[in-house]
Order: sequence, then C-alpha cells, then structure tokens
Amino acid sequence: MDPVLAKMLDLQFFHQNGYQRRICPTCKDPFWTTDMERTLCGDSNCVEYDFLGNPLTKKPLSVPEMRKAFQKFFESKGHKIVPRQPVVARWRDDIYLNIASIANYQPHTTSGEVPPPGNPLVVSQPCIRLNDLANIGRSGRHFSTFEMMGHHAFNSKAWGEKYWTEECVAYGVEFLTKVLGLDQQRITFKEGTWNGGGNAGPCVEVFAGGLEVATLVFMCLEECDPKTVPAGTALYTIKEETYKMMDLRIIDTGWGLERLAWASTGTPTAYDTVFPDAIAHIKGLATAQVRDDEKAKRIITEHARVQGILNLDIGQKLDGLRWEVVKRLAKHGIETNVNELNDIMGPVESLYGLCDHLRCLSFMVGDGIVPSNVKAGYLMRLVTRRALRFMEVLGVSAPLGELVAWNLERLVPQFPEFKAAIPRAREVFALETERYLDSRDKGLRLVERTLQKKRELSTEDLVEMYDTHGLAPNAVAEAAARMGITIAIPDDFDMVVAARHGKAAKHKEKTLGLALPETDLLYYKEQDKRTFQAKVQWCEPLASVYTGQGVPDGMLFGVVLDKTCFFAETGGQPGDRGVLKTLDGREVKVLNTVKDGKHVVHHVSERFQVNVTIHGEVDWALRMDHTRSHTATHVMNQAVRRVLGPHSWQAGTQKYADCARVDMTHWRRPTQDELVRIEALANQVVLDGRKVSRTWLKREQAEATYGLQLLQGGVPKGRDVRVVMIHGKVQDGMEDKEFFDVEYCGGTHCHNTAELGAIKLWRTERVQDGVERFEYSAGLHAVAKWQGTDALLRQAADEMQVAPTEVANSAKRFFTEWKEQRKQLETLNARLAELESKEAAGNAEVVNGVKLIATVVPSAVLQKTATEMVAAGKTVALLASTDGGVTRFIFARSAEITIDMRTVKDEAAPVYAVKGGGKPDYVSGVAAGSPDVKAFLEEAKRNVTGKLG
RNA sequence: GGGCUCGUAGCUCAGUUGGUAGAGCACCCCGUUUGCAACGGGGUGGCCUCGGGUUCAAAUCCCGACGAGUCCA
Repeated sequence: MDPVLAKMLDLQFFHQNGYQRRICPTCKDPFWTTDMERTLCGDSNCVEYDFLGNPLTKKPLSVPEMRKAFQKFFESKGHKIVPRQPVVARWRDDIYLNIASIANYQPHTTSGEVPPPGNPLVVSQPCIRLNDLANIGRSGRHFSTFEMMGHHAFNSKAWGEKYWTEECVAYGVEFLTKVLGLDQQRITFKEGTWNGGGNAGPCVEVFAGGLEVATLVFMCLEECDPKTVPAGTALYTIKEETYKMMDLRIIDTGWGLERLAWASTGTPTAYDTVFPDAIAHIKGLATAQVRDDEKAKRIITEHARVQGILNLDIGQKLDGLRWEVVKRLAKHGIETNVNELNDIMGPVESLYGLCDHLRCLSFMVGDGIVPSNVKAGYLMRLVTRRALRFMEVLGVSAPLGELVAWNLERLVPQFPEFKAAIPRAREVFALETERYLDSRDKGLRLVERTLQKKRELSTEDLVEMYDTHGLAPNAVAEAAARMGITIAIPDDFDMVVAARHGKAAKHKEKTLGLALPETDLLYYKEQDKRTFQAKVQWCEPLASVYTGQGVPDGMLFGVVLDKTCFFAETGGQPGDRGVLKTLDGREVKVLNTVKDGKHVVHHVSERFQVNVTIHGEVDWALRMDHTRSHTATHVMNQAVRRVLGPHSWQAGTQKYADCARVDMTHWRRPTQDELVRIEALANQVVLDGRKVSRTWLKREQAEATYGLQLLQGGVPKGRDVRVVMIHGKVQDGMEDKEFFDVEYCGGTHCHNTAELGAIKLWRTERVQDGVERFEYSAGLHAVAKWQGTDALLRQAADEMQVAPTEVANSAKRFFTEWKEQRKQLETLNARLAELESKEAAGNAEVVNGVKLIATVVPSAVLQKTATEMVAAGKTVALLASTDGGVTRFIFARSAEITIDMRTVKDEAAPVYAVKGGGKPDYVSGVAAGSPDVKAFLEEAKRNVTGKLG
C-alpha cells in the first residue's frame, strides 16, 4: 500500500486501546488485535468460524432487530436515519442493480455537487450482487440479496467536518462491544484498500469469530486521467486505475446486516438465521428428502464451519470441493464420503438457494423490475430460472408466483411498499414459469433430435445450444444421459462462449474541448423567444455528418455563440433549425443544433468571422412540432404507467417533428383493450387542458419531494435540475396525487396540454422482450395519421366495392372463397392432368417396351401431368406448354428407366436456347428459341428414341 | 446496446448442391375388436409469416418488415 494511505490506518485509537499490529502468516496482510495470543488475521479464508453454536453477542437478534439496533446506535451518535433506495439503480447509468449503500450517493454527492440527505447519515440498503451465484446456498454466508448497513459522513469545506478515521473505528468497536456485547478480543481489523464507482481509499475490514462483518472505507481518492492532471499532483494506483486525492473525505462503511444477525445466533449457516420461516415453509412443500437426522445435522453444521475457510471458485469442480470437505470433516471426527455428502448437502443447498432467490425476486419485483432479455430484467430472468431449477430439484410444485407472494407478505411489515407488488408477482412469475418450461422443453427436444442424427455433440454444438437456445451444458448432458449417451463438457466451455462475444467498448463522451464561457441558453429563460442577437465566439470546420445531403466534407462549420435561442439536441429531442443573419444581410441556414459540453454548436455551411454580431431566427413551425412531440411523450409515458402499472418504466424515447416514440417496460404485450385505454387517457389529459410547468430546483429538494419517478427520462447532471410537471389532481384508483406527471427534463414543452390538440397512438412494437415501444403523433400530425388510416380503409373499400363498414366482413368472405376456389381449381387440374395423360398414353409410341409420350398440355397442369404419366411406369414424358407467351417444358421418366433427362435437355439447348435443370429423372425449364414447339418436342423424342435403342 | 437462432398442416417438426411440399400426433370416415385401450384402411387439413430481389425455376439464396427465442455487457 502507498505509505500515505497506510499512514491513515495507523490510528491513535488502536494504540490507546491496547491493539497490536501483526502480519497474518497465511494471507500476509497486516491486522490489528487486542488478543495477544492471536497470530491469524481472522479472515474466513485464514481461520475457521468459532461462533457456530457459540454466538458472539449477549443475545440473539433477528434481522429486523439487528437493523433497528444499528440505526438507533448511530442515530444516538448524531446520524440521520434515511430511507433505503430501490434495488434497481435507476439513478445510475453504469450499474443496473444497487450493490452498496454508498452507491446511493454516487456520483453526485461523492463528487461534492449535491448535499447528502443527512450528514452524517445511517441507512440500511438492500443490495443485489449476482457475481457469486455459485456460492449461494452452498457457502453458508453468501447471499444474492443482502442489506448493507452504512453510516456515512461527508467531510468537506462546504458541508463541514463531521468525523474521520478515529471516530469511525471507535464507533464500530463501541457498537460491537457495548450494544451487541462482543468480547473485544474476538474482533480484528485487517488493513486494505477499496475502490468502486470511481472512488477509492484505504480501509479496514472488521472480523469477528472468523467472519467479516464490516468494511470501513476512508474514501479520499477519485479516478483521474494521469494525462490531464496538473503536474506535481500525487497519483495513486489501485487495481490498475489511477486516482488522485479529492476535496471530499467520505466515511463509507458497509456492515453486513445478515452476517451480524448470524453472529448473534450462531446457527449452522447464515441462512438459518435470515430466513427460518421460508426454510420451514419450503421444506413442508418439498417432496425431495431433506435429511434432518442427527448425523445430517452434525454434517451440515461442520460442513458450514469448514466450508467458510475454503475458497469456492465458480470454475471449481463440485466433486473436488466435496472431497476437500470430506477430508476436513474427518479431522473433526465425522466419517463420511463424497456420495453421502452429496446426498445430504444437495437438497439442503437447493433449499437454501431457493430461499435466497425468493428473497432476491421479492425485492426485484417489489421494486418494479420487469423480466426481460436485456439489462436488469435479464438478471431477474436469470434468478427466476435458477429458482425454478431449485424447485425442480426439491420437488416443490407450488407456483413460483405463490412462493414469492408468500415471501413478500412476510416482508411487508419491514417494507410496506411491497404490498402493491403481491398480485403483480403472481402474474409475472406465472408467465415467466411458462416461458421457462416452454424454452426448456423446446431445448430438450432439440437435444434429442440432434443426438438421433449424430449420436454425439461437439463443443461447437454445446456452445450453440447454450448461446442460441439457452441450454446449459449440464442440462444437455443430463438429457443425453437419459438417451444413454455420455457427453463430455469441455473445461474451457465458459471461455469458448466468452470468445464468441466481443468486448464491450467503454464509451467516453467526446467533446471539442472549447475554452469558452458557457453558452447562455435563452430557451430556458424565455422558451417562446424565436429571434435574438448574439456574438460569434468560435467558428471552425467540422467533419461533415451530412454527406449525401448536399454538405460535403470541409463545408460544414460549427458556430458557437455567446447566447442562443436554438434548442440543442438532448434527451431525444432533435436540435432546432433556422437561420443566422449577419448585419450586412448575409443569411445562412442552420442545419442542426447540438450540445458540446457546456456549449451549443450550430451546424452551418458557411464560415462566420469571430466576434461579429449575428441575428438568429428559429424555424418556429419545426420547434413547435418538436415541443408538442415532447409534451405528448410525457403524457403518453404517464398514461401507460396509469394503465399498465407503476412498474412500467421508460426505457428510451425519440421525438420527431411528425411523431414520437417512448419505450416502456412491461412483462407482456399490452392488449388491444389496454392500448385503447392508454390512448383515451392521453386524450383526456389533453382535453383537461392541464398546466405544464418547468421549474429549476435543487436536486436534493426535487428528489425529497417527488422521489425517483423524476428519473423516468434519465439521469441529469449537476445539482440544479429542471423539473417538468403536468398539473392537475388525479384520482384513478391507483394513487392519489396532486399532479399527473413529474419528470426531470431539459426539453421544450407546451404551456398547457390543450396545445397538443390530440394524441394518436398508431403503433406498438416489441423492441425487446419486456420492452414495448409506443409510437404516436400529436396535433395536426395526429389528425394526419387518422386521415391516413381512413384513406387506407377507403381505398380497401373501393377495391372491394363495398362500404368501409363492410370491409372486414368482405375481406373475410373473399379470403374464404378464394381458398375454396383454389381448392376446386386444384381438383379440376388434377382431373385434367389425369385425362391428358390417359389420352396421350393411348397414342404413345412404344420403343423397346417404353412408352414415349411427346405432347403439348396447358401450363397449369404441366407438372401434374408429367407426374401422372411417369407414375404409371415404363414411361418417358416429354411435355411442353405454350400459353403465357413462353415455351415451358418438363422431361420426366419413370424410375426404372436409366436415361439422364438432363442430357436430353442439354442436347436440345444449343438449338432451342434452353434454360433449365433438375434431377436425372426430372428436368424443367424454358425453350426461349423455339418458335415451333412441335419441332422442339420431335427433336427431344428423336434423341430419347436413340438412347432407348 | 451488441451477437446468434427460428417462423412449413390444429400441435411437434423433416424438407439434401434451388428442381414433383412431407412425417408423427390430433381430427373425420370405414372396418375389426369391444368394458376401455388398441389395431387396419382411407380422408380432411398448407398465402411454406409478409414484401421486394436473384433465377428458366425459391419453402430453400440475398435484402427489408413483422413475430418469437436466446446469450453477453
């Protein structure tokens, strides 16, 4: 560790309270302890648990009790208790799920911009981490979902000095020893560094009884680009990233709520402490035997004890691991073998895993995630499918939706907001279960089919089955085993899959890096102002993005003004167009307007001199179209949420002049009835003539008032945020609010929804599983859409010569009749072909016992007649048709004749310009150069006669 | 956001280098047996998702649309 950072961990607290600094011989890390006998650091990798059956605390505490004890203690130390955030990290664009309590305050508070909701504060934040899935249910301490209890202090000039390292560690020790009653000798502090979310700092990990219970991070570094920092800045490298000291110093602590509760009970695994009710409930539903005899109990307990110390890697083979455990159990005086261990631990691990996943899914569905094949929804599907597999192993036949609902009901006392999610959970998981079963059955059929053909599977096949059809290799191997075929899963399977997928590029915002004062955005001050005077600050050529649209490279210029009324493209709203005029009368078109950092760049095709005064004029008709599209988007977003439910969340938008679209999450396609209701509600809002306001607020104030629904449209930067609200009290049974919609938004908007005139929802599309795209138009463009569909209907009605109201009926009748008549035609053609072939057969020449037929038939029955003729046996059919203006032919023969009809065709080709081909017994084509079809057939007949003779 | 795969009878799917659209199940009829199940024979059922293109010829190849599945970040 860097000496500067290391020094921060050399605490007076340790020296004054009898701690000694030692180096752990196993992991080589330095640690602090008051136990003079202790040599090992206390990490679960280095020592075995010593608290199982021997709790660390005075009395056992449940999860809610432990949470309360923690919050009350830090409240007594001046911390404000703040509410949790959802498990889906909607305020972050770099992670999908909330992974730490500090994540709630990144990036805007950790950057110093936005004050925290309390300083210092304490929060118990539910987090979801899916990177250790293989350990969940197995290690005894890993959870997919856990609560990270954090006490955070943000020290800065602006926000004041709260407390730093000394107090932080002192609080921790006081909480553990005074509140929970731990013996100080059982606590150790291991030194380390921590990084994440763009920040880093030295830290101490707190261990007790062989269990890591907390990490106390002294966050004082921020990520930086070493090329751009001023010379002489001290740089620190942590895990290959470069950091520099920041102005803020943040106390970032993470206490494992579940682990502390576990330490207080000393049950065999943390799962027994965290979800005893769920374990009992699932056990009651399972048909698989979960052993709970005395030996099994001892094995489970000892297994948990030794498992803690073993490193479980995802890639590690389970058998090897089991064997390690068997050896370790032997040292503890328990005789067993891998088979027995598998029999006992297999069902137990599935039981624990299922309970964990039920909790995870409860939080996911409760906080509004919708299963999907992208983003957070994909992670939800992943966990759902794992839960379903655990249920299969355990023989639990109750619907997954019921289990999650059961779990949610038990969480409601702690998380009342989950109550509304219970009926949704039943529906969502019923649908997901169906999808899972469908996809699995389909996959297994594929495995069977493939194996019937090949009897083996290559690595390529396995990868294909996983990547394309979602079939895990072990599921494939199981299916193959049932067919008596053994499939070897290659060790490098994961790597082969990974190699198939390219690396995702880290996108970084590119800017021109102009050293100019910020552009004054007049459209935020006076949105209705369409003309203005300004000074040119900068004008340089840009690489043209308009090639093919009349602006060649080198002829596109970017103009930055000191102020502008031109709206710059952001948040899915296109940039303004218009003109820039100089005082001497030159007039230049603005093709587009974009943002570049804090500057607005106008795209023009002529150069302007810097410092000249120009007069700008915005294309107002276009601006108003964009404005209506934008306000209509807010109306539609909220209309969708009111009809489909509050879980439905915006996943992207784009506004155009004549239409706009919004992508919303939902677990299934909306029904026609729902679409009708959405469109009707949107138009009701238009009809209501609701006020639309645009207000600048401080971020913390806006979020305290309106919450996370503000983030529908994305995550704005900075502390000053613009809030767009559609006013008017709404009572729709779902919720009772003083307003219809409220969002962060930087776009232009109508003053009143009545200005929209009307909204026409004219199309929906499933852009991803779980994401529905709604396309609509506002104002006269909505009218145009209605007129468009009206015209189509009229056109269809005219074609059918019926009234528009009769179009559906007539179309149905026409289609039915068309099918019937087509069938009749086929029957007649078959009859005709039969007659043709009989007649021709009667007149056929016989050469060496082979009937040789050469005749002209209607093209409609050409093929059928040929088939008919050769089916009779010992026949060569040389048929042609001349209707339709082309000479088509088929040369076919019965199976027992050996002539290759392709050569007959080829030999006629030079004379008659024959094009065609086929198989030895059947060729077809056209004879383009045949004015006389009879001569053509005669020629072919002579040829065949020769070959028969 | 990126990648891969699939749309053929009511269902599950074949369909070879482009060359006569198929099987099993289901359904209907006849027969045998009869407590049911079953068995034998025959039959009904296809805008090969849609729109372009290439070709003498497209279910098949190419492009696009629509619909569905799946993996990765």
